[in-house]
Amino acid sequence: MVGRKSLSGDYCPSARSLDVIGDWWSLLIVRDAFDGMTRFGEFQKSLGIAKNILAQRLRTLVERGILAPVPAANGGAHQEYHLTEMGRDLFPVMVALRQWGERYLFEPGEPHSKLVDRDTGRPIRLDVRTDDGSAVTADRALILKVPVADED
Amino acid sequence: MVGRKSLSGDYCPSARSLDVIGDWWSLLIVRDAFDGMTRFGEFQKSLGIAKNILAQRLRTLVERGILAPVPAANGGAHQEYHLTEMGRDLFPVMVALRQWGERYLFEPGEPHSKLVDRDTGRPIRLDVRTDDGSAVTADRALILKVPVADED
DNA sequence: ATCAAATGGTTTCATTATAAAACCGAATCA
DNA sequence: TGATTCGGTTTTATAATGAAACCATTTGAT
Repeated sequence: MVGRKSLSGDYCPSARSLDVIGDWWSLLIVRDAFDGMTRFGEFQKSLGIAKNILAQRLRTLVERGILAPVPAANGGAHQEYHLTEMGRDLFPVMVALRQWGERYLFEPGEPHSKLVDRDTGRPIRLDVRTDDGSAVTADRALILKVPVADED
Repeated sequence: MVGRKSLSGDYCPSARSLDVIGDWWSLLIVRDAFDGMTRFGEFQKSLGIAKNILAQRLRTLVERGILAPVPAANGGAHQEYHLTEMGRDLFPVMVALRQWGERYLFEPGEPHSKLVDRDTGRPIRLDVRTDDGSAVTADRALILKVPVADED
């Protein structure tokens, strides 16, 4: 959408992800959706986004399978926007962004919203690990590029 | 930068994060930095970004403490851009984006780059958990809003 | 039933950001 | 010493965004 250069052909999954949700508004809309918002007006009020832009973003989020338009909730005639499974699976992305923001973008002692387990109340975090469970930092990671056939 | 409305006052850490790195190019530059790139020309070639835009983005990433300009590497007079600790701590965000992209943005069997532990070769993943180690899905999460003092 | 207001957009237009290209000084390279 | 690359900046064209006006359909109140 905003991207001039489409990264959809890139072999780096991060790049493809950013191609789909890397624009300014999409992840904010998704965040609000995780927060329970479903309606046009809710998003619009929450984000202060222009209505035409919101309409466009909702459209592309639906096109891309992250949101689904569901006919009604309470019998009303309006439409709602719900996260699909694909959309819900952005949860770790949101948590990662949250965790980074908590650490670097708040003054010590400055209040911020917190993410907890609904049942136990325990704080929710995320960690990068290998499949045997050991924690991994960035410097221990290595990206294996996909072997290039014969193009330059 | 791109954001008309600054989310820097928002009490949601995700929103503040997106305010800082939520624009189209910043995370792609960070991805390349994780990939070992340090020089203007490397980023420019890799991303196909216009040079003026790249210069601007590098400037704001430095301003915001995500990249640091380091004088030289091999004695040369040129400048390099290195991830700061703050920048390296975006690693989980990159992994989360990668993981989501792998699942939803590639055809079955389509090749993509892989992230592995440099030493053991084991694949790197990330999971959302509570502090007692139990995995958490989005539907089990609850956002505790910061108590509002008296403003509307 | 009726009128007013809210909802969920679309359209139009002004403003802003982006991209492309030209340009430029300093450093490398031959 | 001359040509080329590097790391940008400036200028200009184009594309995206934001604000406001507008509109059809619902919803709510009388």
